[in-house]
Amino acid sequence: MKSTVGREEKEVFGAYLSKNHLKRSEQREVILDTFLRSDRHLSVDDLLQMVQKRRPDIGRTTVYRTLKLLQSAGLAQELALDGQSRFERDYKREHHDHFICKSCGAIFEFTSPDIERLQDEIAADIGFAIEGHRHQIYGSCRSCTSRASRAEARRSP
Amino acid sequence: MKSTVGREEKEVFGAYLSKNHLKRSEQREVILDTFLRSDRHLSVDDLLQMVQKRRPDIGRTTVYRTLKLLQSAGLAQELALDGQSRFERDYKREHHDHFICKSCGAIFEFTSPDIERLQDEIAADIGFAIEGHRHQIYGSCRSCTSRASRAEARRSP
DNA sequence: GTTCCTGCAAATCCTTTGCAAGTTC
DNA sequence: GAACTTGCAAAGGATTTGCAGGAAC
Repeated sequence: MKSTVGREEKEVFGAYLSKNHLKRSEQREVILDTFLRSDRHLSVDDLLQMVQKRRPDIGRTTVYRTLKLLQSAGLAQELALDGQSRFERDYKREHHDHFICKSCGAIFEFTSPDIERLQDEIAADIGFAIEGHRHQIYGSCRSCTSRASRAEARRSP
Repeated sequence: MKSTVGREEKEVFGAYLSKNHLKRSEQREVILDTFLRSDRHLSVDDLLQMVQKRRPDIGRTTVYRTLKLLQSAGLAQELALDGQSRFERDYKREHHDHFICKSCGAIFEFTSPDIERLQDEIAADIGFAIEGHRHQIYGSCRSCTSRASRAEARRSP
C-alpha cells in the first residue's frame, strides 16, 4: 500500500535533497507520502491532520518547512487564497487556474490556452515579462447554486 | 484646493452614511479625501501615512474601518495581493485586472473583454455562477527588464 | 564529529475586536 | 441622551524564526 504512490515524485525529492546537501528524514517521507495520496488543494492544516494520523508527533512547523522544500523541488505549488494558502501537486501537471466556490469551498480547475495567449499578448504590448500569475474565479458552484434556488422556491412557492 | 476632488464620490459616501444611520466625522472626511487624491493602489500603510500628515491623531484602526465602509459604499475596492491588501478607487471605473512588477512594485492595469468572455463561457460550461475574480499577473515591467539586461551586459560585455 | 532537522515557544505581520471616552445626531 | 465613533491595547490567525536537543551523514 505504501510503496506505489508517486514513485517518480519521491525520486525527484530524493534527488533534490542530495543536490542541496539536505537530509532525508522520516518526517519528510511521511509528509510527502501523505501529500501525494491526498486530494488536491489542501491547506496546511488539512495536511497536518492527515500527517498526524500517521505520526502524531510531527509538528506543524515541519509541515510548513517541508512544503517549502516541495515547492522548491517542483513537486508542490502554492495556491494563495484569501485567508490561507493551499497546496497542490505540481509535478508534470499542466498549468491551470481555479474556480472557487464561496459556499462550499470546492475548488475546480480549468485551463484555457486562449486566455493564456491573450495574457501574453497584452503583456507583450506593454513590455511586461510574465513570471507567473494568479487567476482565481470566485462564485457559486452548480450544486450550491441549485441548492440555493431550491431553498428560495420553498420560501415563496 | 480641498473642495474639487471627488465631489460625486463624497456625495455617494454621504448618502451611504445616511441610509445606514451612520455618522459623519472629520476622520472619515479626511480619510476619504486623502484616498481620492492619492495615487491608485495604496496599502493601508500608505494611506495611513498620508492621512497622518494632515491629522496625526487619526489612528490605523480608523483607516481600516473607513476603508471597509468605502468598500461597502462602492467607492473602494480591495486588491488582495500576496502579503497585504491594497485599495483602489472603484466608483464608475470599468473592471480591470493587474500586472504587478516584482522588482519595483509598480502595478499596471489592463482590461480584456475577450478574457472576460472566455471566463464566462468556461464558467457556464460547468454551471458556475461567477461573483468575482482575481487575476493578477506577476513579472517584470519594461523598465525593470531593461535595467536588468543593461546590468547583464555590463557583466559580460 | 559535523551538519542538518525537529518541535517547541516566542516572535512577526496584518487585521480585527473590546472597551472607555468622546462625537454626532 | 441615545447611538455611533474613536484610539488604544489586546486579541486573532497564519506563518516564520531562535534555539537546544536529536538524527543523518
